[in-house]
Amino acid sequence: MNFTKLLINWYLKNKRNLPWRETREPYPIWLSEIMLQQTRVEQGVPYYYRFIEAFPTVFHLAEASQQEVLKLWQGLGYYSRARNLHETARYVAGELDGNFPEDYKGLIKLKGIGDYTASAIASICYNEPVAVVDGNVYRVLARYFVIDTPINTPAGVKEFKALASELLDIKNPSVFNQAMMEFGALQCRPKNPLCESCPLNDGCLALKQKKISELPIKLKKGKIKKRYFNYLVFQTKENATLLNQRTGKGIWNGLYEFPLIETERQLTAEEFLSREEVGAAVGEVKHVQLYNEKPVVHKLSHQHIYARFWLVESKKLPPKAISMDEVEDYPVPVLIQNFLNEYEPTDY
DNA sequence: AAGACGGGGGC
DNA sequence: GCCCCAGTCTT
Repeated sequence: MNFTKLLINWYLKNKRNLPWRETREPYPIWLSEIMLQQTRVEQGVPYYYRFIEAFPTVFHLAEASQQEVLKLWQGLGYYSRARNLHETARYVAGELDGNFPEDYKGLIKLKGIGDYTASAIASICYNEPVAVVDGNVYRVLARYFVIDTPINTPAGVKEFKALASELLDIKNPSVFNQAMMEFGALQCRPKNPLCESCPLNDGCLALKQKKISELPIKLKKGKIKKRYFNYLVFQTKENATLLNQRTGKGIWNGLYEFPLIETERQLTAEEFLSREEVGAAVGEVKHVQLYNEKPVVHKLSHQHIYARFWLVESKKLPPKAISMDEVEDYPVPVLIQNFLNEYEPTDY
């Protein structure tokens, strides 16, 4: 048997039961594919259930506010996905009568849908013969054929897409694509792949050449930055506080957080409190207290954030102040949510 | 072509 | 501590 035959046989016997595998409707498939971008299936599943329940159709999602969508997305990361999801839902509902484009060419024009997602939706929902190339596919192909072209270069992207397209079972692109990904996730895993029990081990060149652990090749990205965040947790005797929405291009765009003062290094309490910008920010206060002497280290893929929270007992807050109890309605970064989970407002 | 963009989990 | 995950968008 050839590669494709063996792969599909393996898939039909070993595939997981995943909620979005029970349908070929574009809305749930699209939703699941956006959620699974750079995200493990196990991490995405609970979010998928929550979204489908809150927004059963693309119209429900379109009618929601951005805050509702971001709140439901909270913790899943890469929040531009949620903003694009929402924008595309509004476009499909408003301009396309709720009908998604029915081919790769139309799908890839939508916000948040790139080559992978357009191929996935087109093949799964409409049986269009377009090959998906995700992290799993890179790994399976790089190993089976011993391809050492770095996968995160334009040349690599092109080469692997071409190879996947050649192998694609054009009679059954939906099953083939999902089989490639499932095989990469469960059998041809990044670490400790199950080569002994692998149905493709006969033809696997990397196994033959003992190069499994070296493939695929991926060029390293730049180093991580360190950042120092100081959050001002205002508190009045009426239990009001202040929250700001992040804007611009940086991390957590659209999410809310306490008023933030970022410094270029870790300051002592005296240094921090003597800064002009801090004085201007806290205004007329009774008391400022450092909540955590040891900064919380919040590690992201590309930066480490050292966060300290300053409790600011304030007499008066601007009109936009909200009740501490309302904070949970706002989408916040995990760093803030962790703080909220353990913080108990204290009496002075 | 290179960075930015989250958070969780494996080893 | 490093790598990876059903990638996309911006510069």
